[in-house]
Amino acid sequence: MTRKITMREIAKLANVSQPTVSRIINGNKGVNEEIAKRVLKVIEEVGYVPNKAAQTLKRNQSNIIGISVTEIYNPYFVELIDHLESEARKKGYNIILHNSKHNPIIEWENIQNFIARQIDGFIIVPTGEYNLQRISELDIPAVIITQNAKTLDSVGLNHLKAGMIAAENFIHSGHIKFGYIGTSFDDKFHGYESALAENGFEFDHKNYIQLKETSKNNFLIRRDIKNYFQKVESLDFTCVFTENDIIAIEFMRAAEERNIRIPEDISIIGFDDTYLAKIMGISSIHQPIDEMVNTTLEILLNRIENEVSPDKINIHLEPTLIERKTSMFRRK
Amino acid sequence: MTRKITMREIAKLANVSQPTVSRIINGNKGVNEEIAKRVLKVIEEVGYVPNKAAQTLKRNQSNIIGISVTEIYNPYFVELIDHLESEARKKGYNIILHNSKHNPIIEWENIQNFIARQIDGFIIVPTGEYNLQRISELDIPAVIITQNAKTLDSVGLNHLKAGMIAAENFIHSGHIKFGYIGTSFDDKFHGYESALAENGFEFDHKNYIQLKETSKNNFLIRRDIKNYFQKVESLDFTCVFTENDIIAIEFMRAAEERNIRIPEDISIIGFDDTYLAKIMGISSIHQPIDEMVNTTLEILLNRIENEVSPDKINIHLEPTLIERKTSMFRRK
DNA sequence: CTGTTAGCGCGTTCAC
DNA sequence: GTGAACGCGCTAACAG
Repeated sequence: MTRKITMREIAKLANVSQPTVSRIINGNKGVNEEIAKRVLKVIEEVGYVPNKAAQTLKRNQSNIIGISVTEIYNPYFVELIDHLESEARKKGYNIILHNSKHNPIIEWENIQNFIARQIDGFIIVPTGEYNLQRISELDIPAVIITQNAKTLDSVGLNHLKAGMIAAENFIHSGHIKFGYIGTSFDDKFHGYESALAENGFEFDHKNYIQLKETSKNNFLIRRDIKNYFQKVESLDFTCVFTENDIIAIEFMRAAEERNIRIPEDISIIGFDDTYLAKIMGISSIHQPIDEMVNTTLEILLNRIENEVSPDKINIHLEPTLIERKTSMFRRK
Repeated sequence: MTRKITMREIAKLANVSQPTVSRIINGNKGVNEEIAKRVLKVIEEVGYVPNKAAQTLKRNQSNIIGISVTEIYNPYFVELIDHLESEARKKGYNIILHNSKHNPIIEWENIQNFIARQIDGFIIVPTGEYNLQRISELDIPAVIITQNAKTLDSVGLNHLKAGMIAAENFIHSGHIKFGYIGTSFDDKFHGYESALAENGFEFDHKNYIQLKETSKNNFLIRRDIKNYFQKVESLDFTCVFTENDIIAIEFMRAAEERNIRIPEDISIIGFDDTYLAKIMGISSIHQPIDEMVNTTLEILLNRIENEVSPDKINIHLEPTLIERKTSMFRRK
């Protein structure tokens, strides 16, 4: 492995000093055009590429953004990552991606590694509350994405509203018995429940299909749903809102095996509006990914590049319902 | 933003010299235990993390591996990335992920950036032949994954065999008219075609549904399939092998709209055995991802860490068929 | 407009 | 066993 070429060697080849090469590369004005051309030619010829580790050390700035997500098997996060990488790249930043696997300990390791790598800031889909306090004490720009938190900058969705939209859609379609599938009693569920209440319906908790794990593993989801089916014998709801699209699909599959027709017997609304929902024709609550990504990066880069007010920024984006086949059925 | 703490400051706080701190952190023997404890305590207290940019500069080694993939909307690549990140992490390496979006120009930019970031080596799902020559002249360890190339180390699949397996399965199920859906006439197709020929069947090229784009965009796939349906009026095959699982799903969806029953009217075998295939009950050719990732990393790390023979290593892994509902139908 | 000098944070001699 | 001195490749301050 031959050693990598340095700026000093470029300088020697072009008969100039090394700082002159630096000035040319960084587009600093006040360099003789002839010399600049000569140097750029040499750079081109030998395929020289500046060492960003050295730049990082010197500039005290890496142009790297860390991203930690809780999983990547949910296509929603894939889309998020893809947009983040594209947008960050446009603004001159690279991404270091880490997966916390829903584990706060790994999450903290990820953050330590971000710091070691001199990232300029990071974006995180948190595993929970566990590390938020430590993060806010870190003195490094950080933005939470997909969720909200008061002690940190965050760009999330109005999850309460999302639940309400689902509930209202079901009500308008004439449903009177409602189901829910998820892992926790979060805002999405509370919005669902409260919108039902406001319209004079009570959510019956026996119609909450409680999952043990989140979408990490389809088989666990399916198993939990099947267990529920066996336990209750017959379902006491005609519509169901699910915590994400993967769960919606698994419910569809399980229902199919029981000869339950979708949407005639049971209507479904999923969450995230991933391409899974598009492929399968599942109605789903859409999160505005573009807006979420752009807003998040804007906040982060502002924190990085400017002195900004210390007040935390918390953005709640608006969900919308994308109607597809699984909820296109009107009960009389 | 308070400045980051350095080794020198740790040294001062612990009343030792900076090199001593360095020795302790790097586990170099020959340091007084008392002092080591004292220093580690200080490190712990102030939350000091060594600056990897400086380490990279000094050691001429970053412990970063670059990964460039052509897309991430195919879950197969997501799985690949996830495994690569996990395994690399276990061995002390971080990942910088780039998406070439099937564009050789972006691919080359990605590689330039890898070099600038001082990656120790990189792994690439190439966009095609375009950059392979330049990569092999690069003097940086690189391994191609999912495909094979003679001029570079590579870990791919025996795609010929994959096509043959699909063909043989269809033949054994009594099919005599065969379809294929894909973007190109690659080894997978050639294996399919040749296995048919060996068994006395000829692949009729009008049964090749040619797609313009690859799985980047489901809508384009669906559009191409629908166009084909309109063009031919009725399908002249009873089984079809698809270039990947996404295409298989889109075919299923399009078939459904035409009231074509799967697998009674048409059997399907997909490719990649992603969770999409699992969810949808689609038979699919499985690629051994674990083995692929482990082998790739092993080769790459060997190139990075040892002096190894300059002979290129080309591994062809064996595909296997995972049978699910879409091919579980025997024609008489 | 260009070159000389210094130093970012770390690891590695080499004396002591 | 420990510290002083140096340099990795680069940018920035200052001279000329």
